[in-house]
Amino acid sequence: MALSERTEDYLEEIFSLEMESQEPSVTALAKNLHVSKASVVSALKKLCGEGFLVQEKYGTPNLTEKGKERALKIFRRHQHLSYLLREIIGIKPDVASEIACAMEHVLDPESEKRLAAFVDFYCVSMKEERQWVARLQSGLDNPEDLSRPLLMLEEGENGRVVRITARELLRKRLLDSGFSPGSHVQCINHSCEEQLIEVSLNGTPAVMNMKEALAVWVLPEEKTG
Amino acid sequence: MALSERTEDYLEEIFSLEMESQEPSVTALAKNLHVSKASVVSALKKLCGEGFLVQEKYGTPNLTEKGKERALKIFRRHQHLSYLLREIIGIKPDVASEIACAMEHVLDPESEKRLAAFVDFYCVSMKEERQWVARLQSGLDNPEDLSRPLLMLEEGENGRVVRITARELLRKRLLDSGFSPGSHVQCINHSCEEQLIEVSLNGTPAVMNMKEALAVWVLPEEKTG
DNA sequence: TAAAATAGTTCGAAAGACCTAACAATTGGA
DNA sequence: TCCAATTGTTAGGTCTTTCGAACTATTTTA
Repeated sequence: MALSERTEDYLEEIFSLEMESQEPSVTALAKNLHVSKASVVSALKKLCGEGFLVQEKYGTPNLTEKGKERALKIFRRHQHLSYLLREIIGIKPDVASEIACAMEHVLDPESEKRLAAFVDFYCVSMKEERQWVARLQSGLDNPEDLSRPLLMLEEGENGRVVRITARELLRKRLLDSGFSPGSHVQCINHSCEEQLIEVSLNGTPAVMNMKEALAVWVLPEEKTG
Repeated sequence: MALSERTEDYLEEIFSLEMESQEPSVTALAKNLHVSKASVVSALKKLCGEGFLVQEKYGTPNLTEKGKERALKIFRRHQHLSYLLREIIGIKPDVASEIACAMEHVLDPESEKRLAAFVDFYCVSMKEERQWVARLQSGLDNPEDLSRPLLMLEEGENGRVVRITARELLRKRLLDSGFSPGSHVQCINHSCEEQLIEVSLNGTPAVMNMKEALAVWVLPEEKTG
């Protein structure tokens, strides 16, 4: 259970690589986290020992269910923080990500909900900030926020769009295509090869790339049939 | 020069205590930072070794000029981050402070300027957020931000109010009293005993408590006479 | 003013994260 | 198929931060 902040970073990076359909190899992790391969190996050992990961000697690490769950939590916090710093405050992307990395480990669930609510309502309209306080408040009355990027839906999973964590052109494009809060989406197929995702948007087929699928946040619904 | 993040925390806490006219004793530091006294002593040794602090055996630690300068930078970042999280996003004060603590060490000067600009213009008016982007931009054209809380002015120092990092009642009270951006203030006298500060506001005498003096940020001007 | 309480210090030792260097396994050409 | 390059592992060591416990100095108070 107890995982040091640094070890959480390794877990998150493995998750990120998996999401991008890349192998979380020792070499890749060492490169992305700016540490030696030896350090990666020892972190991997710890993660295995705690049951977040399974790995055979010389084999590719694989997240367990427990590992995925934990990684998703960290990832979600990172995305929200990073978005806030980058797109709202205007901090440079790489710095924003670094700061988010430092913050994400101390963000408790309630604060994270507030942050998500802030991002939500900021995204909904930049013209209605006056109502922030009230809206933030109502945002917190929602049940637990289990949303995640569309990219993260399993094949067959479906849900409702809750927020778009993009701005300007990408944001406009997504909204124009019908990916607005409330829309119903279902993940049909992940094409790792071509880095594309087939979805159903309000019943109509559509195809998105990874970047788009990462900016559309979905609250999954129970599968029906 | 190179100071670990954790050691910066000790430095910041010493500075904070001094600002509140409290002795930065080993015991107080240990309590506030949730570490043993032994840890405090070794951190103090490091700070002395690096020239941020002077201290005789069994004597009270005293920040050097170098120490004060460095501590102010950290303190400033902490205040801005903490304000953003607490007052704009609505995160609980203690959590906000903790998160700010984790962030402050990775916030580079340019990002910090953006953050200060964001806080500035957010504070100026909650009704004009539509113009944020442009205003943030122009905010960055300003020369280096050297502002600090009024509380931190030396006796005799003077400058212009640049921002109020308070909201609601306290904010209204300060603005109503004339502490608005552009006003001229001078620090007349620090009364540590009564925790009050005498100032001159646009030439008129006024008295403020610590909390108020911490929320009024001033850009110091050259002393004239 | 002497004893008791408080404050500050020193001394190992442990935990964590990191590194380099040497070594082992695997993979991909030629 | 075998050699070379790549990839993963291990061993041994450093550095930093922390702690508990024993100790010393200072301050309070009875």
